[in-house]
Amino acid sequence: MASAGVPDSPHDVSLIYMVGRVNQGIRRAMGERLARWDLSVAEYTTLSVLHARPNLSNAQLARRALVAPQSMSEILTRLQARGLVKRTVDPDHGRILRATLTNAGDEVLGAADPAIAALGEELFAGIPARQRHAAADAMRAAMANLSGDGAASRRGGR
Amino acid sequence: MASAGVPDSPHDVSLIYMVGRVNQGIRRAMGERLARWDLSVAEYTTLSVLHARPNLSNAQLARRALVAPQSMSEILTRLQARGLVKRTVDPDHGRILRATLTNAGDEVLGAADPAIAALGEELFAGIPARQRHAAADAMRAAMANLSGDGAASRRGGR
DNA sequence: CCAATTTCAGAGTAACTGATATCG
DNA sequence: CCGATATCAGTTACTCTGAAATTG
Repeated sequence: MASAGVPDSPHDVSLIYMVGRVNQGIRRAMGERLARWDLSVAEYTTLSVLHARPNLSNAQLARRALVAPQSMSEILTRLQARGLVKRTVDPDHGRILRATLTNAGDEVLGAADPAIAALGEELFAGIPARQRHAAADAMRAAMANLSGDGAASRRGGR
Repeated sequence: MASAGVPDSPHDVSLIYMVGRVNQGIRRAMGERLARWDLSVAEYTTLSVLHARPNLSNAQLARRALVAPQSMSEILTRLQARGLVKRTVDPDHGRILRATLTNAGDEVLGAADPAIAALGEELFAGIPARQRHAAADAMRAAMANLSGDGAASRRGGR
């Protein structure tokens, strides 16, 4: 039994652990699929966010992703250097740089999206859309709680 | 307006993204609370797993956590050096080392557990049980699917 | 002067790939 | 010899802290 290939059966593990483990696995799986376009998970996520909400500043993106502004700055710098993102000075505030996808960025995102969507299908196969929605709501609420009291407040969030 | 405390309102972000973001926040919050015992998130999780399922090998723990065996080996080595984990040779297989918590490991885990449980309460406060359940189901499904075809198989199955 | 934004510089953590040795 | 386990060694990726410059 020691040498068997079957790992172990998860049973009563709490939600807070599972998020961590699943994230580890997702990171792996996404990384493999995104390698084809030389995108890291953080880069792909940033492109995706900018597609849905253009003209966000570096600081806004950082708060949204729950990371330090320095980390997001590096991601944006690289995306900009590759020509996937364009940054323009805010007309009302010369210090703020608003980021948007370039045409190239849109193309890359459009090419990678199906691969990631397929991964989502594989991962959550067998789970009805209604439950997925409920799960996403729970995650959203957890993020709101985290943004409020814990981490972001120290970095300038409130 | 860019300086307001409220970041942005997330709307249609998919479940696969939310896991990553929530994990980022959880990692932060857990790290802060575990610092008191000089435990990393991975270390605490490993202790917790060993409490529930003693006598697992390094390879089994790695598969369970969806990480490479090398990564888990480093975690175990450090936990063992600190006297929180004890490893004994498997009677049936001289190469396999079975890990268990020491008394000290049990104590540290028992001390840290309430802090993490409290975090879980904060995170999911105000979230209906139905949504929590849906989230737990989704995570369980994802974990099972990730263990099967994605990451682990390449590390031990090919 | 202060608050927010951006970014440079350096450091640290945590994960990985590759290679080696042991065991059944 | 092969498959599984464990681990040493080197590397890469990612995020952080600290400090500085700019803007309103």
